[in-house]
Amino acid sequence: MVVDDEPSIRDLLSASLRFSGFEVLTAADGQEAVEVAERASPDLVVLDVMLPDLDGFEVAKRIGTPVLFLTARDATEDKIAGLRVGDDYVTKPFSLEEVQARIRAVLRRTRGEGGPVSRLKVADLELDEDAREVWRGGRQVRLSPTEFKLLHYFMVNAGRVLSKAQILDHVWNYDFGGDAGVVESYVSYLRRKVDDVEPRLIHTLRSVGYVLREPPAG
Amino acid sequence: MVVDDEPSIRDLLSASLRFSGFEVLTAADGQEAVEVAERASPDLVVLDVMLPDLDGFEVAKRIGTPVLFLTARDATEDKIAGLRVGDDYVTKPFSLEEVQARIRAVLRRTRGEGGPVSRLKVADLELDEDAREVWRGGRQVRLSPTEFKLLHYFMVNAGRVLSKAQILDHVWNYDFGGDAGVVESYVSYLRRKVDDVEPRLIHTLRSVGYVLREPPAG
DNA sequence: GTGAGCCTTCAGCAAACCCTCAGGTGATTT
DNA sequence: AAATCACCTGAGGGTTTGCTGAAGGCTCAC
Repeated sequence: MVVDDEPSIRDLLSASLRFSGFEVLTAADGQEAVEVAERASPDLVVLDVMLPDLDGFEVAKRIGTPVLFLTARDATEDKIAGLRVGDDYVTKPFSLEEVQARIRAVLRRTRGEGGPVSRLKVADLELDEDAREVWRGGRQVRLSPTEFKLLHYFMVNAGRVLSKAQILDHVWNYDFGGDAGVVESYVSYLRRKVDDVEPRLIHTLRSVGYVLREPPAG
Repeated sequence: MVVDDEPSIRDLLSASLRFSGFEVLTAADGQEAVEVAERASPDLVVLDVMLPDLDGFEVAKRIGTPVLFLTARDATEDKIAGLRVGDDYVTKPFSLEEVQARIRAVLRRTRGEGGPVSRLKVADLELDEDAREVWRGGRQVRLSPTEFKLLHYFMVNAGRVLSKAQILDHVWNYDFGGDAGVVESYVSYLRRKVDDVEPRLIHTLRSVGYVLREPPAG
């Protein structure tokens, strides 16, 4: 369930999550959130801390499900420190990659360990979501936060062609105003750090986008 | 549904789409688009971003269907960053091939995966629309964007004779000013890259056009 | 405050690509 | 047989696109 009073944020999140295969309910304020949660008992609630009626933490107390809080970047740290075990938070403005990563992490912790694995693998390239660690051919590689998110997005969509606009939409914050040149820079960084050996995994499709995939035998 | 204030664009698109078997409604501005969409609930809307009354993104928000945006090549890199998941865009001036390819891609993503396959096959020549990969007899071939569009047009119309004018109209941008000589050049490129082995698939019909087809066994 | 790492922009360079053109080839007409 | 026509293809130039090093500004830890 997605709870936010801004329709644009609500739509952005629910569309993105539905596209990834989640069933999504929405609510626009705390009152509605509590009602919907009682009727439908969702697995997880994405919850804006700032709501017009009730405080987000108040809503969390009344519904018994795990929560991913959305909070302004400058919000007071002490409140966040009061998170219940199992909950988590991301700051606005966020990137879709980040929200989805946190959601999966919360669900993994909540439902026993039998959940989806947190380790992605393409050829001899491996990425551990929980540990935030990356290996290429046995060698560990250090990545910056953005590099990590980008590589994660590539690996989740391995074999699929991704346009620069698509990458921008998912990996960068939704309010990012710049142009797609950043994506080129970061692909360049990633190539240097994790794709400097054969077989090359990140391929450029001129005027179309990029793909991460193992080159076919042909 | 096709929404554009320029009648020439509207007619070009709707005629092309009807010919391909789609049912097409049109609207000339945002107001009309919203009304028609509510009454008829189309599967997809091809929507110009620049409309006389409402902004294209505003229209998209009010109608619940997937959207393929039409946008000018220069402006808007940042605005496009606000695309909803599942939507897509093409820049003006476009080619009909490109618009149709994007439409099919959006529809494929939107209605479950059970949609039409994205893999075309003629003899031992194969083309994957999603992965943008082309194979001839097990051997992968790299094509430039225009080469790819041309081959795709040939394969969709396999067995049908295509005149150079027809090819120009579908594969090249609608504002292309040059003559049909380009088509000859690109057919030549294609032959070298994907038709350099028996059986030959691309055949010239002197003063008529070209066909892609497997020669009859006799 | 200072420094390190990080994010973003920019510009110069390199490669790929698109289109034109002209000479050549083979078929068709005169 | 000669002339004509349609087409093929190699070469070349102008343009677009992408890569990468460098620089500036920002944040955060110390």
